Amino acid sequence: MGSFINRCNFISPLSEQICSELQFLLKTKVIKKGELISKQNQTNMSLYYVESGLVKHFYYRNNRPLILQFFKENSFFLILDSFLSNKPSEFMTTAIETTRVSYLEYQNIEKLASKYHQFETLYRKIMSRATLGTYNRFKDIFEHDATSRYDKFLVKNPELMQRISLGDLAAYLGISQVSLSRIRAK
Amino acid sequence: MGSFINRCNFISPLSEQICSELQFLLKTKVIKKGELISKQNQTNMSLYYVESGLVKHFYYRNNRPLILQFFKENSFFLILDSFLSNKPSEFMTTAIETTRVSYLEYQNIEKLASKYHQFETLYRKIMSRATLGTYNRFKDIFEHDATSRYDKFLVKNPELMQRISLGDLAAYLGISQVSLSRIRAK
DNA sequence: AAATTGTTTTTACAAATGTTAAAAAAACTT
DNA sequence: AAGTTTTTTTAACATTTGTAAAAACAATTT
Repeated sequence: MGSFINRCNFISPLSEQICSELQFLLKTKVIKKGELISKQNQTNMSLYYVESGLVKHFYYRNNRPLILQFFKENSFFLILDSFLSNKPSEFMTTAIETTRVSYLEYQNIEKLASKYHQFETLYRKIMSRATLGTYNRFKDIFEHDATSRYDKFLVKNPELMQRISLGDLAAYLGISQVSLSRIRAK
Repeated sequence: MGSFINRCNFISPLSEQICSELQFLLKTKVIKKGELISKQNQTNMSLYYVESGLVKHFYYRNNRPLILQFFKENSFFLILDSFLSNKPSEFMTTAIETTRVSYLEYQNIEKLASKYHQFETLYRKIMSRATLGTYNRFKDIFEHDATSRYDKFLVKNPELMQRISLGDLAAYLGISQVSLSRIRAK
């Protein structure tokens, strides 16, 4: 069984029946390094799971890139603004490394959720996690200065440090690359 | 019929049957200016509606108050971190003005949601709105400097300017009160 | 190896924000 | 009204972050 389904089961148990139906509805896609998974102004309501690789969810503001979130292997992600409002997204998602994703399209999420109570519970939990993720991201930016944001990132994601460029890390921390370089110099 | 229910109907239509059952389950509370609606470390899973008044949702970090959000009359709010994780909240909620709230306790939300599909839809929409609110709050902090955050607040919430102290506004914008005073001086 | 391109660091200066303390203004109490 | 308390502004200085340009370093191509 694929790790999308394993991960689902870990979050909230699903019957054999649901698993096999889910397996049938899941699609897979490989995105080469540098290519887009989801474009700006695209209405994207799929639930993605990173089987392998690394993606960034980002946009531009005043010609500077700002990264909302990184998603590495074994993570769910979705284009939250589009998903919740059923509108085109302001953001884009691109592969930092060549990435394999499994994904479930919205109509199939709805289908499974209305058919199976267990799936609806899973769905709700995944949405809660996404919301709490946004909440934590907000708090991090709101209450800490750049230096402590950097220090925290280092402790929490040591393995990502080898996989992310400093430019991307600066765009995630919300500071200029020069400023990040200065912080590191200490 | 109370404005809690009117507001629900505006967001997503409810049958007469649901409305009267909801009416029956709703509770009301008056919180005097300065008093707490929800304490830190309290597990609070009610859905609140501000009938009249104004509240702030906030916490302290390094002895400085930080305000996550204001909620004025005709707004839903919930203690999102507690609600989604079923754990004690890091935050507290207090009345800036004497406030009347209607609220629906979690077990009753669940009850209505599992009994009525229309209510489940409403519930989902309210949660989506809360999540999008957090998203917008994050973006505001992430991409704009303090001056433009202040300018935007002014345009978007002119009537609140008369009701909120500068200290509270600074705590909302994430800057010191001195810094806010400087911004205003321009 | 040399040339090219991309990434990271350094330098120098400007702008924004924090901190502390004091002054001024406004709101509240007696 | 006078006194008291709270809120807001101002001043002076320190720290953080931004910007632009150059230098150093690393990776890639020819």
